[in-house]
Amino acid sequence: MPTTQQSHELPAQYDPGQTERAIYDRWVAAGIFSAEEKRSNRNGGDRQPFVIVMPPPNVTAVLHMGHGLNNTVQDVVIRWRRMRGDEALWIPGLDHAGIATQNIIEKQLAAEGTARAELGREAFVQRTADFVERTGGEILQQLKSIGASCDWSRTAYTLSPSLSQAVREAFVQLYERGLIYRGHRVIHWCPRCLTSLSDEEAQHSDESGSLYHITYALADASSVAGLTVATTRPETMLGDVALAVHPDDARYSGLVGKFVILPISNIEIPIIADEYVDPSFGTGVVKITPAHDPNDFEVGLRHKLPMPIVMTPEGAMANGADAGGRVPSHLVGMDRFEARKRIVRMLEESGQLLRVEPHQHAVRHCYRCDTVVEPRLSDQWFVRMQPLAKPALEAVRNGTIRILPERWEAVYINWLESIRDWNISRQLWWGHRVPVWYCDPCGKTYVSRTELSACASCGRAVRQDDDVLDTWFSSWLFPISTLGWPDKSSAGLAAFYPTDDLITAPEILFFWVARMIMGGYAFMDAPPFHTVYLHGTVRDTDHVKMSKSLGNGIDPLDVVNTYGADALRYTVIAGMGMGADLILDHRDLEKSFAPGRNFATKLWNIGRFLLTNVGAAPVRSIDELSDADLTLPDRWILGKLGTTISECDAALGPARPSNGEWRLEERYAGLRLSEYAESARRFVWNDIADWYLESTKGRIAEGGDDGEVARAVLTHVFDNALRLLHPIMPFITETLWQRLPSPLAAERAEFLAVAEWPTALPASAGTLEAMTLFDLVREGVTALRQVRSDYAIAPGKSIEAVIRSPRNEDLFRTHAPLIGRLARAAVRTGDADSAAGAAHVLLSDGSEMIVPLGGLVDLSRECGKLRSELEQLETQLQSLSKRLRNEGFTSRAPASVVEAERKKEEDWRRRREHLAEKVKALCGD
RNA sequence: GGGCGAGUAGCUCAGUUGGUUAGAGCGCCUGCCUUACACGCAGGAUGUCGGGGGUUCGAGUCCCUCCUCGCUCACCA
Repeated sequence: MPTTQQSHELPAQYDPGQTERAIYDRWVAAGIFSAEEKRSNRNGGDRQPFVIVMPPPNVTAVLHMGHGLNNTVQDVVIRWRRMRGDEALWIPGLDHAGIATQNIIEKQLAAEGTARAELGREAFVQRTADFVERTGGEILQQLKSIGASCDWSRTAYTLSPSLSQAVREAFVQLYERGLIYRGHRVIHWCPRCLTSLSDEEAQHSDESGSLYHITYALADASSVAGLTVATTRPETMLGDVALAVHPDDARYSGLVGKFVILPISNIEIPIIADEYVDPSFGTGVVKITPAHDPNDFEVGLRHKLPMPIVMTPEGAMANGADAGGRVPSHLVGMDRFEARKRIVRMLEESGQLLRVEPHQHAVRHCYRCDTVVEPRLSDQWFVRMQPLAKPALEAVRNGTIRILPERWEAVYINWLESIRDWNISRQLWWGHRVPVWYCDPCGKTYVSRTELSACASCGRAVRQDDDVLDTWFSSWLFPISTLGWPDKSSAGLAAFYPTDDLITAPEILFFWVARMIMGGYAFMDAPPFHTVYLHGTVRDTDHVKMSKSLGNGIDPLDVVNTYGADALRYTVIAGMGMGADLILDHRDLEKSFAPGRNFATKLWNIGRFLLTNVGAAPVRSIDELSDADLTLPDRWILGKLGTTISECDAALGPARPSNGEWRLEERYAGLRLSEYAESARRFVWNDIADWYLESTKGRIAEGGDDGEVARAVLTHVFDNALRLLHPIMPFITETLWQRLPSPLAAERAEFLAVAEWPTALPASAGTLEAMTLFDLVREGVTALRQVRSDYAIAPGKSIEAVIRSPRNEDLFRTHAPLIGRLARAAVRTGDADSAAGAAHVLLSDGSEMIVPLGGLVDLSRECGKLRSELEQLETQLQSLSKRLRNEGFTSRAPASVVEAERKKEEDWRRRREHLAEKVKALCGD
């Protein structure tokens, strides 16, 4: 019965802005997002830990839609596990993002007419830290506003003292194990950022350039006029120290050991033989520029060639180390691309430019500023990767770690198999300083956990390495450093390491994910997580990746403010298939987020119906109701609830491997969040709202015992629906759940966020039957509605209908009032003499018509089809069973085949039972 | 160039080991302000499942081939 309590009235319109903030604060105040070490069953507690470490957003800027997606996915998973009773821990964090952040501040300084050199290192770092403090704070607020249920007491920052200590410890340990070394070689150099880059940070993109064919004249008079080489980078020729040919190349065998004259520089360089040269490509002659090309560097090493550097760090031509006077004065100081043009012109004039042809090739660019990277000889620190990669490779191969979607596992394995050493030193100011000190006078090098000031052998002052570490050198420790490493006996590591899921975008699979796995094994002898879930990228309707700089971005806060966090979350989860990109229209937020907004409104209105019609008075517990109390719609919706719970559970999947390693049958199951969202949505909208709720209106209005049953069942199924939806739409579900007239109000959890996840009860035969029968009722209603629509019967006009059904006369007679209500018709059941179904509709003006009712009433045909299907299945099953009983088959066929056949048999049996059940319910035999 | 993936309704995508009539959301058409909801309700239309070939009683699903996109890696100057 409707309640008189005004406190339970809901406003007609859901206003997320008014409710979300307040609910979030209450959750935090209640401490439900905080995980405790002592509750973990690895640490004496009674709960299974479930841990997610957040990919720490870069502090360069506030969050964009990609972060919205990433953090929503993580929050859905962590809230699901929290409701399942796990000790759920989601560790939030921020990444100092070395090179990216430094770029931002440099741009600011440039706009102010100054530069970092003028500011000095200390002031620059301070200024950057101030910037980071502001942005970082804003990012954390944004995460809260989308509902992220992180344990904020553990918020980590890669440049914090404790994480910095972990970084230093990792460096020293690897150095002591011989896995970090100082190398002199050609690395990728960004002439704009003025730092070296790792292979991953120098990203290929295809460009159309030119291939210049240049003739080098022989130094001595010879039968051959000269040798022709092809290059895409003529400016580097000033650093040439040799021409190389393949040792077996008959064309040039007589020339090896002779000299050519390097054009422009006019110096003699030798012709050498090296297997590196591919005689079938081009002219089979390669110019060797050891200081500006990694391959040429290797050749240079083999042949003990000089390695002249002909460019400044900024990419201007110059006579650097070993260059002598190779670069003529009129080229010195000229930018590399300008010099390229100039040199080409000079060669043209001297007749040494044979020809120029267009050339498609991949050019590496700096991943932060997109400047063309220049290979450059320099001293850097490297991590020896092969030993680290070995266990990381094995982990994915043997199923200790799975990567979803599955196809990324091959990409991961492919990359690790051919991994090269990792350049970790950066010539930047923003980051962890390399923990190495040099004593210049006595030439000693110290790698140290603690700050050093004096040389241990001579006592004089030492200087620390100027470089900082690659920002990913701190990120790769994140799962361990946030839990207490290097203190291996910390409570955090004991309770929560290894963690469970790592949820991120594929872009950082190599940068971060693979290295974390290596780091986990290197420092903890254990994988950091068992599941890597790679979700798609947020793109606009033209499939262009959203970004602020392209102007096609969406600010998640705009969405939260306009439509609510739940609308954002639902839209994102529902629209994202496994590993598929999420397409949103930045020009039309209304259209993009309508699915979530509309569904939230639907939930709200169901809530309003409940609170006004069911009221606030306690309802009977579902357990108190006996089978006899329940009407057909009751049993139907309870059955639907059961299948929905099962569907949601199946879509979410196993949370962890059942036995340490993923078994094949569970390995790629679960985390199908869009399927989970769709199941829950269908239940709420298409089952509860469209049918069940409508069916209860009359009963509730009438009151009495049956009214009480309807109140109880409706409340029960909606309560469960809110539980299922809470991980996706935490705010609105919490708001509504708090006001539900639950039977267990006194005993239940204070918050839906920590309420129990629903359990699917096994469907009884009665439930199954109810579901089939109610489907018939629904079909009857649909058929009558169709009549109304097809014959354009005005909505106000009532019609009379007679439903004839040979088999289910009782069913339709019993539910005639309900069918009538839902179809706005006066319904009675007719004579059972006709096998063909029909609605005999009488219009109020006296005319009448007989309308066939499609598949519903033509039971003979329907049953015939079902029976023949059943028969066929029966035959197939018999032959299959016979085959399986045949020893000749079971002993000779491969075990896997036999097993597959057994499984098939089981499936078919189940299908047969299902079908038989249906035939029985429908056809009555 | 190596490796991988995708092509299903106008759009974005589901479709589990081959098996009833290929689904959903959005969009579209028609009629409705029906006492929770027009951010809604009811009804409706729409697919050579990229092309071709094959295996099978049966193919969107398996095999071959071609076409078109995408991802990822890469030292062919």
